[in-house]
Amino acid sequence: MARTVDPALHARRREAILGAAGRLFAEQGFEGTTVAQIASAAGVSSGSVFYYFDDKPAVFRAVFEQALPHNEALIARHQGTEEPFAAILDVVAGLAADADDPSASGMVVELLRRIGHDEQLGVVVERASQVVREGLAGLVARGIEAGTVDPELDPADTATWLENIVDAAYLGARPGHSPLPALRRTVARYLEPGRTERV
Amino acid sequence: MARTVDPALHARRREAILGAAGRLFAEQGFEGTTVAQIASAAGVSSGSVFYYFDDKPAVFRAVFEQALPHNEALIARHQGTEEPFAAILDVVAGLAADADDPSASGMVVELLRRIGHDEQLGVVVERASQVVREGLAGLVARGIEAGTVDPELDPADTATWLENIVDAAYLGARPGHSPLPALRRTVARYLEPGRTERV
DNA sequence: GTCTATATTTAGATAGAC
DNA sequence: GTCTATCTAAATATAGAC
Repeated sequence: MARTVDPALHARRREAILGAAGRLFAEQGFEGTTVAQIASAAGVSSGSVFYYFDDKPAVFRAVFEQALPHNEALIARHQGTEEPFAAILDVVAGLAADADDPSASGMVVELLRRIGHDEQLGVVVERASQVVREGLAGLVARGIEAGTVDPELDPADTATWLENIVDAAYLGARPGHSPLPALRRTVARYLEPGRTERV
Repeated sequence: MARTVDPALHARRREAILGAAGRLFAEQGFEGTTVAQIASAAGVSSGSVFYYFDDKPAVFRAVFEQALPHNEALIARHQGTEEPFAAILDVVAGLAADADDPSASGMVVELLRRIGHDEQLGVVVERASQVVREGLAGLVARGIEAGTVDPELDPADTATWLENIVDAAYLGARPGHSPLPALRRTVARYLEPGRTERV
């Protein structure tokens, strides 16, 4: 059977390309980054990039496919929790973990923008986002049962809104100023029951 | 003295170009939009666009210079208010007014991304944003004095965070689902004094 | 002032040697 | 599998007619 001579080397090269691409895309944007730059930063030739990936958009998508396992782990960690309210805060903090890294901020913006332009990317991101959204929605529902989350909230809508708030934290990234405390306050107060306002 | 033959016509043409450009940039992004498309949509030739604007980035910047007066009016409206808390909610709602328009959402993302790439754009946006931020910070400070806003909040930081939350509302734009109620709840609860959590 | 036509540049993608 | 060299397409910006 035909097979790659050295799968490990193959994977290493592939990851070198993805690492370089991720950094460059975050700093310069998708269109602002050339395949030649990626190849150069990864220490391979321009032609090799097209051996590993079909085209430039495929490189961008692959960068985000790496995020999927991370998100799954984050949700799985809190599956059997007794404290859904605290679990939500922890998941949100995990999602926003590197929100104070300006390059992560650039990547998020670039991602949001390209979703509308690359249908296949939409599928990749939707898959990763769905894991988080369903996990959060489940935690919100359990928080409502436990009486620690406002029963007027719709779990699915709330999960989506929480994702948006996390994105906002990335947008507000400034060197030397972590948005995490404000994020935590925002989410905790949003969820709590027993306020006078109505949605 | 040399002067434009018909200033009114000149302005009309300029605005036709800006209108077309705004729509196309929002839908297709900056790089995804060609000057030829803008010209065609505005009913002029490609060459004419370069008569009205120095280059393509200048067209993009001009689209946002239009936002400055709108923001100023929004802040000015609440200058002498007796109810700073309500005023903040109103300003935020005004900023997010067209957050449920998907094309506005695309434009915000595109804007955030291009700020890092076009220094002059950064200046334009910073000017518009500063008006809002200072206005909001003033209202937060007055709310603290009035006892309706949590005194533990820093007015300047809070104003910045509120701007980020508004951006989140744009990101969450989905047809048939306005993010405004969630935004209102988020902001109101974030500001209120007398919770157990600490920032 | 506005057009048409085009020069210039650049980058994605491929062909074929090794 | 990886390289070098190159082809091709596209889009910005300009030159010059009207």
